[in-house]
Amino acid sequence: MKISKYFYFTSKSVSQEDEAISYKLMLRAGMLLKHGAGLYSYLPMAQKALEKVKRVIREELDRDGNVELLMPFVQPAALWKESGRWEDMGPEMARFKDRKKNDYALSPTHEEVITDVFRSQAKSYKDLPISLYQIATKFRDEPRPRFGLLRGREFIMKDGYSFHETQECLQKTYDAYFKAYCRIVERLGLKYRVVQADTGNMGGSMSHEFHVLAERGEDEILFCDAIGLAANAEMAPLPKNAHFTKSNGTGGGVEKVGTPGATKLEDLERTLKVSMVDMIKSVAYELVVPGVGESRPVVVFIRGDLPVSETKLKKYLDRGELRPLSVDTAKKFGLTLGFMGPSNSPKTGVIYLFDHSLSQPGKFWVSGANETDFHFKNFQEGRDFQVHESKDLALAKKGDRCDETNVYESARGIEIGHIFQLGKKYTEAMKVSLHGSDGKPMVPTMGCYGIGVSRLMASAIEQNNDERGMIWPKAIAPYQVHLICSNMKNDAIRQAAEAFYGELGEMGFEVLFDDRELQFGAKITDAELCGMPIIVVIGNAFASSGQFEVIIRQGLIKQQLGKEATVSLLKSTLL
RNA sequence: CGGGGUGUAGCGCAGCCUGGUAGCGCACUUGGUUUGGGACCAAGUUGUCGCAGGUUCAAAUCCUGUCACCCCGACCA
Repeated sequence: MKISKYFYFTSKSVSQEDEAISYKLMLRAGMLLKHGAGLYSYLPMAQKALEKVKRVIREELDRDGNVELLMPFVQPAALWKESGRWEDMGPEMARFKDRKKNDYALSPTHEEVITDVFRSQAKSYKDLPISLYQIATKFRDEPRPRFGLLRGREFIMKDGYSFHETQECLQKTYDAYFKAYCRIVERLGLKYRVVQADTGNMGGSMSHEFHVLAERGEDEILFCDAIGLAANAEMAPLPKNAHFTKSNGTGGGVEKVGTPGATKLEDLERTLKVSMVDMIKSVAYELVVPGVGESRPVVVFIRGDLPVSETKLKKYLDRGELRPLSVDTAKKFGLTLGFMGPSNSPKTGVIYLFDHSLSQPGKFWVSGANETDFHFKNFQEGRDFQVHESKDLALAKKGDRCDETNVYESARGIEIGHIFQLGKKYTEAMKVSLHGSDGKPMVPTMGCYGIGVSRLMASAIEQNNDERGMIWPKAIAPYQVHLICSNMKNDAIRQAAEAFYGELGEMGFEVLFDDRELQFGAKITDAELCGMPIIVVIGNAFASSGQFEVIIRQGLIKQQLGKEATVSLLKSTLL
């Protein structure tokens, strides 16, 4: 491609508002245009890279016998009502009515549609297993889109779905997908980690997330290589005794103390001279279940200094959304905000949960007395309150114990892939029924598998860049070679560059040829910004000694080579 | 959803406090000189100052409303 005929506009400066490196670089390199929050045009250079990402994905999936199809972006609400998710999905699913006042959604995901596709075609257990996938646009009305392509509202995703007769068969496909995702990320040359994950509102049991490691990634990953455990920080399991601490030893009987206005733990720390480690914190939420009128308070009791993982908490609650507890609801259920604590006479209708950290018989705590302006001292588990079935509810952090002898380490990542075993959530809800081998009806079990295509492209840049610009992995670089003619007005140089451009094309290389009448400085700056794996300059060195200047973008390693040597370097590096 | 901020040329911004006919840099067009790390000279082009209403002789500027976008938060009851 000759740049003089391309649609390619770089800029020196972009707004400093957004922080993601990948986003700024793509804007400067003229790859992306933002039209609104989380809505982008992929300009030609970005489109080339996207197509290459898709190609890698297709090759690895097709190899395993996964079959590609394409489903609609606009989906009838009827399907979502069948699965029950029309109510469950919340405002991130964009909904609208057509001219006949029927409800539709812009697809955030395709479980319902694929299930409809499957049940309309497959008739018998003999049609199993089958694994279908598509590469398509999704829309999720994120509460806060940011970081360019890393969290857009409209984005490109590869989503795959598989159907099976047995759990064993599902496991096989799941394992194959696991390996395929590893191959895909490895082909892109990216550093990554696979972690145990939450299934969220997708339903199902087993789930893994694939994270591309990046310093500014949105997700925190906790891992321990010694025991082979890695998890999203929200989910990272903590052993029961992870947060046990010695009692502060004051001892004695329970004592009720006046603590006027001390609704915050910091107040108590000051007035009672007690560490948060020795306090019981009550974190209160309101559980709102769609379709059910009244919400219920949820109260979590946990050691004072520990944060609650809402992700873990949600796992213990059937369904619904968590919100901060409103004053009105607290009053209605008789909860004394700011002075709550475990009690042997719980309020009716309130869901109480205890974190493992409180399951320490004998330890003396400071706790709310369930009476405004009063707390208990020397409050003892087993004597003054009972912990019924403590749960793992604390948000784990770096340095927390992950078993008896090891502790978690931490890394940051960008979630680019997620695989789930869904089970029969959708096939049952949507009444999928096949003829089984015994002649009776059978309901298949499902898996689902996603990779963010546009996010993966941005992640590659997020992980690979330097002060000069982006550095494309060769598997997805928009072009393999960036050829610069340093001076278009010098006939010898220009002719040599044009000839070499033609020859490289015939050899099958994808070449971006900078044939603009610009100064050398502008051209080399653009080339470094756009980050193709190899930059070839035909200029002064050619004029004086017939040599090409070859620059490996990774590390900016420069060397002067004759034409033959240049070609063989390109072949050995790129093919 | 709560708090904060910003909307002025294609891009980045100043002007607003203290109302008086719209400015800077980059980019772009034309001509000339340049040609190895974002050149220089000269002459140009580009705006319903987010939108609506109000105050005023007069509004980018003051007031009200509204929309869009951005940032922080939505674990410590």
